[in-house]
Amino acid sequence: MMINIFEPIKTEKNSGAKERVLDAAEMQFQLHGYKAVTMQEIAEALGMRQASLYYHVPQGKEQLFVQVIERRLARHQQGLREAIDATPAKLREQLAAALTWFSSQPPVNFLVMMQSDMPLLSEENNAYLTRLAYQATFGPLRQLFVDAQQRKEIRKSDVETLAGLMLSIVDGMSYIRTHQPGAPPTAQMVDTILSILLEGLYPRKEASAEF
Amino acid sequence: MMINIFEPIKTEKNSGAKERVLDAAEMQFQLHGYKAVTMQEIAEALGMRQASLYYHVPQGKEQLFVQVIERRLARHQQGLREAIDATPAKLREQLAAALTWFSSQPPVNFLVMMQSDMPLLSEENNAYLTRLAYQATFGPLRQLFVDAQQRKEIRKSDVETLAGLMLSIVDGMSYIRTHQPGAPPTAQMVDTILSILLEGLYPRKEASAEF
DNA sequence: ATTATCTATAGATCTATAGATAATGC
DNA sequence: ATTATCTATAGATCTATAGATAATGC
Repeated sequence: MMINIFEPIKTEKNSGAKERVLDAAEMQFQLHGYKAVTMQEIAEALGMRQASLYYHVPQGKEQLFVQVIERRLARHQQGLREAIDATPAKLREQLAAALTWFSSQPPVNFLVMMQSDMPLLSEENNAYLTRLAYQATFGPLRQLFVDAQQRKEIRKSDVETLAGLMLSIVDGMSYIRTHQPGAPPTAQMVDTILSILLEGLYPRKEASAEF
Repeated sequence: MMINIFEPIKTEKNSGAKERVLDAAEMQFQLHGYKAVTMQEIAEALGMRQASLYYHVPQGKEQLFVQVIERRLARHQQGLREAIDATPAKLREQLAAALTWFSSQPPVNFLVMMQSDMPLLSEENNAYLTRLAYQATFGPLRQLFVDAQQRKEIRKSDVETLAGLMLSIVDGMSYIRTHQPGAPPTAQMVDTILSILLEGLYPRKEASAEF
């Protein structure tokens, strides 16, 4: 009997069921953090019983969290790269592209994840996800500053501090976006922030007299 | 019989026992967040049994957290005011004083607190602590920018965005301070960040040729 | 009598497993 | 036979309360 190797086997792997589980879990983890979310709540969001979740994630809650974060970080790595690649090699436009990308996604909540969630995982998972997070977010941002400095577009500065500053800003923007109804639209906020970061808060020399 | 009203009554109120409980709780909550910390762990840090904690905090864990945060925010409100009052009315020096103050204290972890811890509290406590947090941290920073703008020291900008940006930076600095062993000393980091924030990342006009 | 602890435990909640049940596809 | 659910429950953990015990100060 011939096996049609081009016909994908209909298993959970590609039926989308696992994706739906990850989606629901991601939403809950993002809203309330790893510890506060129960398997019960994730199951409820999926319209199934708590025990049924274990059919999709036999390794349990911690591994579910790891998979959610893996997927999210992979999205960020790719999304960031694409956003940056589609932009001319000018720091301001690249940073705008990066911030706009982050704003288009569910909040990373980098600080919450690193400080509240990760310490509850096994040493291995913690180290693994920390490395992934660095690779997917901090690394690419850092590189933008390295390149800009090489192009002499910016003055000499500590690129690690700058990349960290950007991630703080990403977190802060997410917070404002979800908690302040009257906040300015994303594009305007990105513009304001980059203008400050690049040109500074002080009045520009070429503008009207200072005092 | 005469009662000596000048002799303070030796109750828990001033024996320091309550303060020691709050100290231990503050440390644990700061390290692991509200939900992840158990009364057991706080008691252990104090060398007592879990149930004994309830003698000092009859209202339970949530109220203990509220008192910890109340105390911490009161410290920040006063510390910030004193730091700012002791500084000439120049934005850069005032911001440096504020950042230095925050760096001298255990991390606020503003974002973690607002996003992970607060939603687990009652609606009342959440609203109450949110208001306190605004009053103690966001408000004073915002005012610095309002004043600087009035003095025409900085160009026209959204003071809410700026205050939020500062708090993001405070959180980010705390993170680096606790997780990156090789980070530059606080004073240098404050200087770097304020230099960027105020003068911008682009090379200054009066410096050497740009390209 | 007051203050500060203790032991014991009820009651709630959460993760994870065992094993039954039903539907679908060969 | 495989896939995907279900019910039931064991075992762990956590908050909070009841009531005993011990030390201190009047």
